[in-house]
Amino acid sequence: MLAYTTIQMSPRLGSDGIDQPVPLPLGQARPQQILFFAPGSEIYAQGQKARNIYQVEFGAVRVYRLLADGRRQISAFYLSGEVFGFEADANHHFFAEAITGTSLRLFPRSKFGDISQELFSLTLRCLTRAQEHLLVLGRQTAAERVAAFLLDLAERQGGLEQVELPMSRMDIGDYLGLTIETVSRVFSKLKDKEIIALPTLRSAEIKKWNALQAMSE
Amino acid sequence: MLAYTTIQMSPRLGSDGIDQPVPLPLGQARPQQILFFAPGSEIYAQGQKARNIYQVEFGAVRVYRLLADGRRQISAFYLSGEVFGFEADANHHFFAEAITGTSLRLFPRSKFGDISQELFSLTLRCLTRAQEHLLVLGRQTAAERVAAFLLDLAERQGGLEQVELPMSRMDIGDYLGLTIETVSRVFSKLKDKEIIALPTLRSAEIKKWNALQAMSE
DNA sequence: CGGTAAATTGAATCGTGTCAATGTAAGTGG
DNA sequence: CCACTTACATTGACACGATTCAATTTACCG
Repeated sequence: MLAYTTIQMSPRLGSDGIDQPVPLPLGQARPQQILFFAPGSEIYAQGQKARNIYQVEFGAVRVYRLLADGRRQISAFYLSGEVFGFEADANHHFFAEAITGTSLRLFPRSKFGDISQELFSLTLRCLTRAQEHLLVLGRQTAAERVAAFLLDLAERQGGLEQVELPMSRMDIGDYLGLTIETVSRVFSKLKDKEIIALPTLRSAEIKKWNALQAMSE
Repeated sequence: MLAYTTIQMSPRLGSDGIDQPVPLPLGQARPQQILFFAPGSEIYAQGQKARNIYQVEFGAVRVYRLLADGRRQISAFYLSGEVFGFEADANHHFFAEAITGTSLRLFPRSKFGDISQELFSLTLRCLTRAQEHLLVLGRQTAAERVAAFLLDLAERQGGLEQVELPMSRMDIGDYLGLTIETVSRVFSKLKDKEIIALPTLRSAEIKKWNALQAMSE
């Protein structure tokens, strides 16, 4: 986990699963406001003016694009502490929605006079993540994708056995380029092999880390 | 196409297909050196120290990752004028190779004291491209992927009918998450429908733009 | 030209998608 | 507190698109 002196991307979950206060990113920049978004509500839409960078205080966010016929690709999920909303020009190229009830810190783009090293670093990290995800979508099987997804989520939640899944099976499918049925089948197979347990629909327990890691590539 | 006062990403091909001089990016930064790479030669490897940002003077570059069993995902191709080599930390996370004989301008990272607006802008554009490609890999069919690929290449080469394909079918497959056979079959089908012509293995002519555009989504 | 690597084409297989039915958890009102 | 509703997830049977494996064919270069 990162030290306090650098940028905090990982969510900070207490042992009871309740979010801990999240450090501010972006140097001395102060958020203009904190906003709450109800489950399923829109944070921004494709084509809208991109006014802010966002940091998740608690909750979870999906960022996605749509094809004309309704096919959806989720490009990333964002959890507590993580930052999103970078855009190459004045407008958003994606949609962003709250998955669960979500509180966001807004950092107005207009306040970024000089690009800080921290903002740049966050952008590069976002780029690296997107490029890594290309490998998953382009070259991995359904089982490998799900395994990689669970390990990624686990790591971002502090490496605990218990992994929260704020998103639906449909969201997971649209992130991994799979249908809900395939996601569900892989989950069931992992459960049968006792690699994971599924205590509720929205959580998973990783029982055999090395088996998952071996699967994920 | 972009004005001269802003960053030049598009290749500048003359009507004879010969590269024109490419403007310098990155503000007043001057390249330390210009290097030539033979076809197939390595520009950098995963894990290596990331010392430079690169601009293609002429030629073409593939940037990719490998899975343990040899599966490869090309995350992007770079053509004349385009800039690559951004990394989130001190090391490269990908491999880069010259496809054809390629000349590169090297901009040492050590010389970037403050992050320039232009460097940031290039990074954001790279991010947006990666995110767009996620949609292709996650949610499009083989025919849609190839159509989108041809249109993208055509646009980056100035929107001419004649499109150069510096990369092999294998490269195209590894970029689109397909096998060479599938790529080849789609090419043949497009040729049969007279949507494209294939005068040589390494070039394509787009005959029916709207048909391709309709296919690509 | 002839040799070689790359690309194309064909046939069979496999993985994931599609469609349909069933199961399950959470929420509502009686 | 329980029936009822509704949305979501799981499971099964089948279809289809892409891969695999194999056989040609084509383009390129000495």
